[in-house]
Amino acid sequence: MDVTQSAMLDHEPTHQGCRVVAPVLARIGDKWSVLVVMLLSRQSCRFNELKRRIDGISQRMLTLTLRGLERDGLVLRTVTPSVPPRVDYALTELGRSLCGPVIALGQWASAHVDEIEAAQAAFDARAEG
Amino acid sequence: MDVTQSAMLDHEPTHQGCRVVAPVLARIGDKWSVLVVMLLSRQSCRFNELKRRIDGISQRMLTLTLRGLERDGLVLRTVTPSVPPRVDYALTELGRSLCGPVIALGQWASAHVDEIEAAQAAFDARAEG
DNA sequence: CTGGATCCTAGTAGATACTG
DNA sequence: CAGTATCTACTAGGATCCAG
Repeated sequence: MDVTQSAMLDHEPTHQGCRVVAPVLARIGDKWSVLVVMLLSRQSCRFNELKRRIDGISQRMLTLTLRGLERDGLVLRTVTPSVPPRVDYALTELGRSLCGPVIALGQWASAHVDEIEAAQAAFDARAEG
Repeated sequence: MDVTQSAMLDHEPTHQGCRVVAPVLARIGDKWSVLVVMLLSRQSCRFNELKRRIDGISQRMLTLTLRGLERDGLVLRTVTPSVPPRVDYALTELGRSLCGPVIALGQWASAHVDEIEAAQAAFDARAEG
């Protein structure tokens, strides 16, 4: 464990290092942001292209998600004033740098999804009885 | 990039690898779960001990957060039937394994919080004009 | 001490319809 | 095509009271 990591652990959770995680998780932890980021990590995309690829997202939520990511500097929005209008979304450098940690979390999720579902089933079974 | 990582990227986001991330992020991405997990990563804790340490959490939300984590097999709840009753919460092995990825994300957040805030300020400034 | 039960509020998601 | 506007329904979260 390097010094940065130990710095993350050596504190009360009310301290800065931990507090700063919450807003980040609030951003990428919502229902759609990760999907958008992972999609854009492969290639930039137009609005409706994203909408088609993200199954079940509403137009409104895609707009809000993209605005949030754009505001945080993770996504770049490029408008081409043509007819019909064309808007491309791409990850910024900052957005790409987020992919690493997110992928790590994805790997963890993939690796343990069975354990988690088993634990849920066991918990629910206990709750029944 | 190793093969596992490329496996995470080489798919449409509607596919399994990406879909499985969402529920995990929904769990740890809520307002309190990460704080609880990070706290318990250092030492097991009693209910009110957690409540005191996590500034601003309500009794209700701590209960719900712990139940959720317990259901997912991340936290172990141990009841000591004494008077007064004593309940200890500790991370399971699964819970501890989650700390690594979460810490990685925390490091990313710490490293880029300034960039993010600058991007937000810039975005909000543009929105004004 | 450890919560369960209840009530209340504000925010947020989703569907739908409309616009440049 | 790429959104905005609006309306409704749901849920998260806090406050409070109660119980083992």
